[in-house]
Parts: sequence; structure tokens; C-alpha cells
Amino acid sequence: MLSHDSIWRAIDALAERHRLSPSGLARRAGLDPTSFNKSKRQSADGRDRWPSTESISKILEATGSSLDQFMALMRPAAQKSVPTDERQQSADIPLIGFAQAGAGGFFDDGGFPAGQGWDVVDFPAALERRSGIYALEIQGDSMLPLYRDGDILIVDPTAQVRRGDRVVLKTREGEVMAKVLSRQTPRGIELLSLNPDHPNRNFEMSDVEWIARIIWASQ
Amino acid sequence: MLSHDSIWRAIDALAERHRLSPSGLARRAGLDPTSFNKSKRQSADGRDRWPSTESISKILEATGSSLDQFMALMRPAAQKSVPTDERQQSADIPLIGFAQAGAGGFFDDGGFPAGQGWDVVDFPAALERRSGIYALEIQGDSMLPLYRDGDILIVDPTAQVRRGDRVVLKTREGEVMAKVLSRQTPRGIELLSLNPDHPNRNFEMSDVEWIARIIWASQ
DNA sequence: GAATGCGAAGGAAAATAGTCCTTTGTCGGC
DNA sequence: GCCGACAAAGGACTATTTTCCTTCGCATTC
Repeated sequence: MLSHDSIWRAIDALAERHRLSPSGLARRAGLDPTSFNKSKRQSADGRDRWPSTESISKILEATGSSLDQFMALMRPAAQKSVPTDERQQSADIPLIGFAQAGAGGFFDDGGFPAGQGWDVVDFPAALERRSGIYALEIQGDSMLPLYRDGDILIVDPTAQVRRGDRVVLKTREGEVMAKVLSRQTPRGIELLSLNPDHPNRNFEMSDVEWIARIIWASQ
Repeated sequence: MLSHDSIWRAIDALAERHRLSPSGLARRAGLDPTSFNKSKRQSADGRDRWPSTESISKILEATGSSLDQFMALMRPAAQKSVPTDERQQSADIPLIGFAQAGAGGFFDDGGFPAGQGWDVVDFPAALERRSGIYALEIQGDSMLPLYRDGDILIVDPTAQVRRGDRVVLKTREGEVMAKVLSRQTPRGIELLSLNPDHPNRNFEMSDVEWIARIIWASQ
């Protein structure tokens, strides 16, 4: 549950989520930058060292995180499945490749999936509780032709973003936008606009409050 | 958050829940019975004293409690204990309008939803069983810029299709395509291509085996 | 190339949490 | 009523955590 291992991993993960080094996180929280050093996690004779709740409280406040979020970071990354629910809550839905769909035998004549050869894809609803996924509703037509008024985006702030991903970005000035990630360097980010009528944008990392990947979009 | 007040309240509540006094809880966890005394919560000069995470870990283990349960006790008064198994039945996830997202107070600076004003949207996974929804995986780049290789489309064959909807259509000849519905008459269907390099298509209704609406797309 | 800043590491000092000890008060059993 | 067990409180001591200081490596800037 609350193990020595998990709590230090959560601290590292919290730092990473806020694009800080462990020492940077400590400094930002008003702690000594060496607070999270290796030698502060285990003493010389190998005994475990635990942070105080006061330090935890400080880094949560410094990053504006809730304890729920901190707890989510405590779960090991490998443990992807949610063990609490073994009932048919797993949202497996039939999956087939576009090319195969043209061949016969995969659909009945109402257009419903039928027969064999279907794969399954795990629908992300099951992940929701663990990782802070949320939804954004598009308003207005500035993101045509990709996203239309009323479309809903499912956004995963924990997902790694890479070149070509569609992302939502919020600046420190409070501007929120959906764009395509073009280039990411330690210094800054280049974004391509979805709507060709709008200019591309570049940001310094220091101007970016957060960036999150769009994983689903209603159509 | 994780305040001095809330954490001590949670310790008291945990003891009470297990019919123990605070000192009894400490003893049971292998700690000194006076560990949770008043004088251990604030020092003589009024400064706050915080328990270590190691002590928290020990009392959780001693009572067989999870960190989730401990956190629930941290919330003031209204501690309605939610049985863990019925906690995540519905796939409601937070929803907010794009315009509102720019205002303050809806996100923490980690990009997680926070604060009030969030709506919920029912995620379509719940519909899965009663309506024969299925998924298609895009192969190739013929549908750029909207859909990319590897994207997954969630398709609902029961949904009504209207002008402007993105649809999957299968012809009697076995061709499957994803397009935008432009016009639908009793005689035929007009489809706009997603990729401007590909021509638009028109079909007689008699040539259409089925047509289904795309409701979600991975990004 | 020199200078600066950041991250990480470890040892010693300072601060803080935990333990031990004692006292007081309450409750139940004899 | 007396005794023992337990809870709670505070002071003094011990153990642990945090801070301070220093070193090293690396990258960036001038």
C-alpha cells in the first residue's frame, strides 16, 4: 500500500509530471534541493528512510497537486489493469482492420460485426479512474476540419506526447488550444495548427503550463 | 490537500473506525503509545509537528487499511464510505467546454481537472453491449489528415446518420470507406472525401450494403 | 577556454519526530 | 475502598529526517 518504494517513486513521478528534476521539485517546494537525493532515501547501512508528511504536503502545494493525484502516481507503472473490477466492466469491443473489413464474413447484413476473425481493443473507459483522463468539448469552428463544434475530446494528461500527436496545451497565460505537436526540444515546443487558416505556434517550455495528449475524439 | 489538520484528523478517524484509541492504534502499529499525543502534534512553541510517512505506513498495515481509505477519512466530516467495488460502475468522466477551459480554476498546473464547474459525459463504453458497437483500425494514409495509420474508429451501426456525420460505408461490391455524409436522398447518397486528393463518391442506395456512423476516433 | 548554473551525490550539523519516563484521571473487578 | 489496566498529557532523551556544505559532472554562455 504505502511502501517505501512507492512513495519515492511517486515523488519522482510528480517531479517528472511537472517537468522538474527531483532536486528542482524540492527547491520549488521550499525544501533543500538535496532532500530527495539517493542518500536521503536509504541510510548508509541500508535502512529505509522515509520522507515526512510535511515534505509531501509541501511538494503537493508547490505543484498544486491533490493527494489523489499523488496516489495515482504511486501505483507502479507496470500495473496497468484495474484489479477492483473483474465483472464485465472491461470495455472490450470488436476490432478489425480496415482492409479486412472489405472481405466477406465479418459483418451480418445489418452492418453488425459477425463471424470470426475479430480482434478486441480495450476501450479507455476502464483507465479513467487511474489516470485522470477527462473530456473537452469543442466550441466554435476554429479547429475545422478536424474537430467540429460540439465534438468531445478525451484527453490523457499522463500520456507521453510525441511528434505528430494531437495535443491540448495550456499556456501560463491561460490560453488553451488543440494542435499537432511538431517538434519538442528541452527549450520549447512547436505546434502545427489543425486549421490552415490559423498560424502555427511556438512556445518556450517556461510558458507552457501543461500539455496533454488527445486520445479519442467524438465524430 | 494534505494539511496538518486533515492528517491528524484522519489518524483519529482511523483509530475510531477500528475501535481503538489513538494511543491504542499507535501501540498496535508497533509505535510508542504516546506517538499521537497532543504534544506530538504541536510543539511547545506552537509549531506544527507532522507524522512521518513511515508511521502512516505502519498504522495502515496494522489496521489492514488502504491508502484510499485513509484518504477518505481525511476529508472533513462528510465521510460517507463508498464501498470500493461499486465505486466505478459508470464511465462518467469530467467534461468542460473549451472556452471555459481558458479561465482559471478548472485545472491544476499538472493539467489535471480540478475544482468545481465540471460536467460529466457518459462515455460510450457503457453502450457497448446493447448496441453492437465495434471498432475499425485505419490502415494506410488515404484518409489523412483526419485519420492516420493505426487510428481506431468506434462505429455505431444503429445510430442515425445525418448530413455532416462521418460515416463508414460498405458497398455491395465489398468496398469499405470512411467519408463525410454530404447528401442523402431516398435514391442515393453523396459522400465527401476526408482526403482532398481522393474524389468524392456518390452511390445509389441499392449499391450500399450498410452505412454506420463513426462516433469516436482515437487520436 | 573560463565561468556559470543545474543536477546529483555524500558527510556533518541542525531540526524534528519518535521513544521512554512520569504523572494524572477514569473505569471495572475484586 | 483498593488495585490494575488503559488513555492522555508533557518533559527529556534518542533516533531519524532535513539542512548545510562540499565535490563532481555536464551543459550552456560569454
